[in-house]
Amino acid sequence: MLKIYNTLSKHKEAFQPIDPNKVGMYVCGMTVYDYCHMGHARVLVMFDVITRHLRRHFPKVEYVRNITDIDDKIIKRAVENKEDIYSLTNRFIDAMHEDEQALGVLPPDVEPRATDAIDQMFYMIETLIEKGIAYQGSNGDVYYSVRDFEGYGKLSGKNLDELEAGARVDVETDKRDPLDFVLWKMAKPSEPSWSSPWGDGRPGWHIECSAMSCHHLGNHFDIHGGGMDLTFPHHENEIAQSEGANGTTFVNTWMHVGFVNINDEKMSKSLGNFFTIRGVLESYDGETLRYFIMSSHYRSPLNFSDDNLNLAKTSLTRLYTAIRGLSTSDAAMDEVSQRFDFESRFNASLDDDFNTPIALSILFELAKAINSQREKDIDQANALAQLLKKLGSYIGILQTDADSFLKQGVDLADEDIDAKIKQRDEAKANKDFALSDQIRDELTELGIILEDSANGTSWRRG
RNA sequence: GGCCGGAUAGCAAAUCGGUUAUGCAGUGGAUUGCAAAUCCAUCUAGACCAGUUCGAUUCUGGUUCCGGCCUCCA
Repeated sequence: MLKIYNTLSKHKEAFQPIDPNKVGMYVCGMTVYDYCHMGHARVLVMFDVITRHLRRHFPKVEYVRNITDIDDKIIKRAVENKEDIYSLTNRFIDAMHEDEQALGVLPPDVEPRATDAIDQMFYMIETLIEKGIAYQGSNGDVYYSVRDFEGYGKLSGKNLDELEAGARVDVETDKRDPLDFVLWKMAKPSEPSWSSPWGDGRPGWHIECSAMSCHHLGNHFDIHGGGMDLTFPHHENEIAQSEGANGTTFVNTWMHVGFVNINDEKMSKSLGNFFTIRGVLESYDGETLRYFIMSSHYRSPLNFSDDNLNLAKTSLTRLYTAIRGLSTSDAAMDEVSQRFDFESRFNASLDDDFNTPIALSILFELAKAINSQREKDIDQANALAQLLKKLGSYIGILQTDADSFLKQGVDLADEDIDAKIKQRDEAKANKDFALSDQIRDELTELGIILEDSANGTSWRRG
């Protein structure tokens, strides 16, 4: 039974989709004015793991992840770059897709853009005004009236009066209540705008996600996710908008992914302590990044450091080493999977609120079993290796050829390395161990590690 | 100030009211010409103080420290 922690109830709950045959999931995606950083990577990877697991449970999963391609930061950045907004956003959307691919993240089923959903936003804003929960200020901006939505604060555990006490005074706006938020914002002369019943302008951030999620998944759907920092105010406001307009429950399960930290502080644009995905990819491969992200539970903080990235790389090396050289024939795999409980325990760990650290620990137990069987029963070792690969596929790792993973990033050409190994073999045959050790040391210097076995010598990167 | 989280061995990271987490590193052994890889064994835990309990790292209360949200943020 799949259990998911729900931010709304603050408990793990048995997950039951509204329609037993179909799960609808919406995740807040990127605002595309810059390259994605490691925090984005965590959301991309974890919801990819979640989607892969949901797909094994339910016949159909509709995964929607939006793109915010219009907002203040985008406008500002376009002006700074003297670049057209669409050229800017398209550039960063392409970059995001490249990053996503490097991390082994499968594309969502639908990736709606805010600028394609303006009509749906009009409709929702209009409904809210009709219902008296939204109003137009004298400056033309349309606001949501938080006092007119009874459940405001139920997701984030905040209370309007307490928020009010600490609220900043926003002098420029025309809000009835300082906590009211903007649904439609009047455009300044040179800014991009859409004509609307309330004047030329652009949508507020929160309304986009309400409009896009309800449009694609209906007014009431199963899972809504995002980074933890979106809980308040973004997701709180989405609930207010969607439930206010539609008069029905918006989302059953709210999921929030924890932060990526640097020295125990949140990585963020505002703090300026962020690392872009593509920057990190210069030093570590995408699978290592993905492993690193999965090595802690999705709701815990994840500390970003070279030490931890190197640990991830070493861990993956161990798993690939176990698979290496074994055939991928799946003949006996099912039988082996029945006989051992690796697969059922692996699935159970993911069923328990997507506990990837436990799932990974089971892969290590499996690797140990493979290594132990290698000399004793090669057929069983093959079958177990196949099982390891299969379990890896469930979370998007171990799908590349073991040899290529273990040899990647070495400067010397394969032929040159093979020639050196041959030289060393000859020296060994002549019992010239001084020479053979010297050759091995030379290769070690170049980041190449030799491994002798009964079947000859193989190598991997250090 | 209000509202949330967290504190696990050298490092990373889970589970769990009583039994080996797991990985890296360390130590001893097997294997190897020597290594590497692998296997076997093994050392390091549960911030602090009370309480509940036959028994708590796990439950409850308090203390200390750290982090997050309350403004844009994944």
